[in-house]
Amino acid sequence: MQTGFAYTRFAARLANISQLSDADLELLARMPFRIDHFASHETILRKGDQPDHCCLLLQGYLCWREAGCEGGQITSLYVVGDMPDLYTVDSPQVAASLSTLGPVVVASVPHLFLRETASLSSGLSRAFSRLAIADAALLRNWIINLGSRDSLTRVAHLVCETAWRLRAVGHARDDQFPSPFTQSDLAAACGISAVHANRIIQELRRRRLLNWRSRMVTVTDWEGLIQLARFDPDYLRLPGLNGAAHVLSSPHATAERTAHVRMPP
Amino acid sequence: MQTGFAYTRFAARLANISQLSDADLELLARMPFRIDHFASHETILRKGDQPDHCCLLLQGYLCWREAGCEGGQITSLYVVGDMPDLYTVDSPQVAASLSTLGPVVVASVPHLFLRETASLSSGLSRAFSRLAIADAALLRNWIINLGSRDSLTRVAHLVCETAWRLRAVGHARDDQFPSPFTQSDLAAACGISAVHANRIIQELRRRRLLNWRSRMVTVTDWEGLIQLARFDPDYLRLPGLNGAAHVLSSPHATAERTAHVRMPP
DNA sequence: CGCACGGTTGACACGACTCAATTGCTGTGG
DNA sequence: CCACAGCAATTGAGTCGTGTCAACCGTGCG
Repeated sequence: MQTGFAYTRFAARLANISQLSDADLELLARMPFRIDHFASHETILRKGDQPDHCCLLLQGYLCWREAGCEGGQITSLYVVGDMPDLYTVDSPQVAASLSTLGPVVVASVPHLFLRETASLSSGLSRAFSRLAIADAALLRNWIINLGSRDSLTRVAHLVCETAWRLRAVGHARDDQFPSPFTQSDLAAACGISAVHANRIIQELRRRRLLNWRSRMVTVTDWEGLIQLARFDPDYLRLPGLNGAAHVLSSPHATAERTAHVRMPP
Repeated sequence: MQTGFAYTRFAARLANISQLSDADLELLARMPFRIDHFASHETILRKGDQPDHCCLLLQGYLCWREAGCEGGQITSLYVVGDMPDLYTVDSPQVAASLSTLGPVVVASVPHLFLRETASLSSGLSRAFSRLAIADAALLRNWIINLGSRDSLTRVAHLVCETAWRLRAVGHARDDQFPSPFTQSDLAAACGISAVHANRIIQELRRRRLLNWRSRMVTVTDWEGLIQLARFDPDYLRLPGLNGAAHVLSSPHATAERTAHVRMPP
């Protein structure tokens, strides 16, 4: 299972958003890759690079950020199973920095393999397209977050989104998960100052919505948080939207949540 | 030429970002379409729709915006030659509103045609992918705008981006072009209040950078505007980056501009 | 003619930024 | 085992950017 680990993660992510045939899975199982480790706040790709492989995230968090490091606006966040630079297959020129938030393990997959599988299987080709589309949906949501919410709701919304995505890949237990962000990173993600990010977190604590201690986020009041953020997981297009019940652990939480979260008519 | 108009626009946009063979152009020339007209501030697609065709923008401006209309955050802007809903070919479910800004003419192109041409020509398939990638690059830039610039620079940057994209399709003469936005729309695009948008425009006028009168923007000081916005057209991936000289009309402007705009080393 | 919409103005409140200093934590080497 | 370095988190005070409210103007269209 050790060698199949990368394949498993990727196949699971793809199956999340598109039907895969057995033949598709067999193709994916032959995926060649190399394992790489990175420390916290390292830069994997920089502006101008033209990589010939993609990064499949196996452990930790990655983000695209403007400029080199520290402080540059973060434009998107990736969790285990994601492939942040999938687009480089079709357009290798990189226009920002792909950086780690905390320690990270990635599988490097050659462009060649991805191009060939896409040309061999229309199912996989469509799955790749949908991965890109899902990515764009996240970007639009990030824009809405920055453009139309105050900082408290921005942070709350980001916490909700992260929790949902982690749960979808089975990486958030009960009501807690490892935070992708240091407070400065959170600030860079939400377009606020680091000092203000701190005060926002304190306010969330004060309202007894969550705890955020030493890189671990513990949500103590899901309904409150979701309501504050007006979080609607619809845009994530994750399986378990209709079956969202099994995503959240505590039954009473899910019952209350479906009551609060407005689904489109 | 009248019937070929839609085809021409689309082919030009695709050729902008990807090499097209003669066979590809012939395929595109057979593109079936229907012409539709819309008034200002109409909604073409709403959340939940599942269209079976795409909109090729022939005249005017379109945008994706959260919520129904008026006031909802604008997440992206489209100019002549763009196809804002190309992604619905692979994932028909729509998650926001596609709205007009001012009067609009679109050509509706069936998904079926786009799917078939993509499967027949790998060149066109790649061109479509790159269109999506270019779109994502715009979204990331929009995020940077909202997250890391103050409102004055936000507006300035948006004006620069719009002007560049219009020039790339030959729709901005000299130093003026029709504004996509009413002041309220500008506010919705930049994540500020309508009142503040007004004051920002006045400030840009006061600094003698541009005029913004009755839906027409006239830039009076390109260098100043570009410098204020720290605008770097790199991310647009438009032809005429290296050959940017012929994009701007007045020679002295281009000379100064290349001196001010920092190109990556 | 009058309504409606887009643009304009002023006063005021508040959210968020900055600067600067302090505390707490974690890991490393003496 | 302790001392220290370095980074992350925290705090307070003062400033400034933006939002809100409410009213007013101008113009195009029915």
